[in-house]
Amino acid sequence: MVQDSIRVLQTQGYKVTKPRRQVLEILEEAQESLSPYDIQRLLRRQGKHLNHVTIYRILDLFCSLNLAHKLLSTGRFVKCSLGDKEGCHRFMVCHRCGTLQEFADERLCQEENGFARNFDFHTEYHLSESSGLCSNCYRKQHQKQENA
Amino acid sequence: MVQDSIRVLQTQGYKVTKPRRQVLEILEEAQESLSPYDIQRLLRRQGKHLNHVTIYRILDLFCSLNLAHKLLSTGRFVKCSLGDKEGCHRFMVCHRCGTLQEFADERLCQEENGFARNFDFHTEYHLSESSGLCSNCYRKQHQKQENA
DNA sequence: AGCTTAAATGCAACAGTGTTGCGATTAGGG
DNA sequence: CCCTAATCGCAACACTGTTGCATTTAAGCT
Ligand SMILES: [Mn+2]
Ligand SMILES: [Mn+2]
Ligand SMILES: [Zn+2]
Ligand SMILES: [Zn+2]
Repeated sequence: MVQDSIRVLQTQGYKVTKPRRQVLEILEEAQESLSPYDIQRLLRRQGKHLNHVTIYRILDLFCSLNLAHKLLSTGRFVKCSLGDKEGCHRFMVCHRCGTLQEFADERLCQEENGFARNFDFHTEYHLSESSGLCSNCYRKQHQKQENA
Repeated sequence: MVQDSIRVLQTQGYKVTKPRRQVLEILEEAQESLSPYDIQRLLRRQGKHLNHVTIYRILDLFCSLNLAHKLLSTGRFVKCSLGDKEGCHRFMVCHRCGTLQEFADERLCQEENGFARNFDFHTEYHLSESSGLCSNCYRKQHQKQENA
């Protein structure tokens, strides 16, 4: 996974530096999305010290290469799980535990584009995040209500 | 339009204050979305001085009453144009002039929910903004390319 | 393995954004 | 015209994000 991203960096002519590796690894490990300062704190706990400016610049680069995404709803970052290809990447985010699923669906895009045409709007890309509960958190929530 | 919002404030037991009126009017006039500090600057040009803390608190209130929305992509605010009812409100934002259309579409929601169920995800609400060109800006862009 | 150098990082300083507590003001009911 | 809870303004602060420039480093080349 991290290897794939490293290969993208290389083939695009970017250096594979220690800070870039470290940010990749942190994003890979994380179950939830991370803010730039979250990343700095997590790395510091591992004895790795990165300047926040560096983290910002690395995240910018990763996003431009589609190795990571900046979530709209929170501004936090996640590692892309669909590869670095172009296209519309959508998210389902659990608002309880923060875990998320990335997916792409051509039909949804078609539908949205069709709707937009009615308004004479020329869509270039879709930004889409659904908020809700993952199966785990839904089950927990449900059990609580039964016991209450 | 502003009148409708004022009525919502009254029926919900909130005071109709001068700052709240002023923010409502600015949002109503604006063609594009506004940041809290944009609102402060615009009002100041009209000789109206609001503390930024006040503006933040007013925008929080308006959003909680569905009188305004905070755009995901920019964090800027727009007046809701579909009334204060619950439901999924989507946007088409022109990335050139900033104007936007708000809309709601039950079929899109159904489709997204159906997709989520396959992942055992329980959707509570959709966050959706399409980015592209409005008809005006599309025409301008097109003409430019012809002349070039 | 040691040079070389463009690319990347670190640092300092700063600007912008957003939050909290508390005292002063005000809308709106009696 | 009072009264008072709701709202606002102010001060102080924390967090987030940006820029310019000096220093370090990855990686290509001997
Ligand atoms: Mn992706
Ligand atoms: Mn709305
Ligand atoms: Zn969850
Ligand atoms: Zn436009």
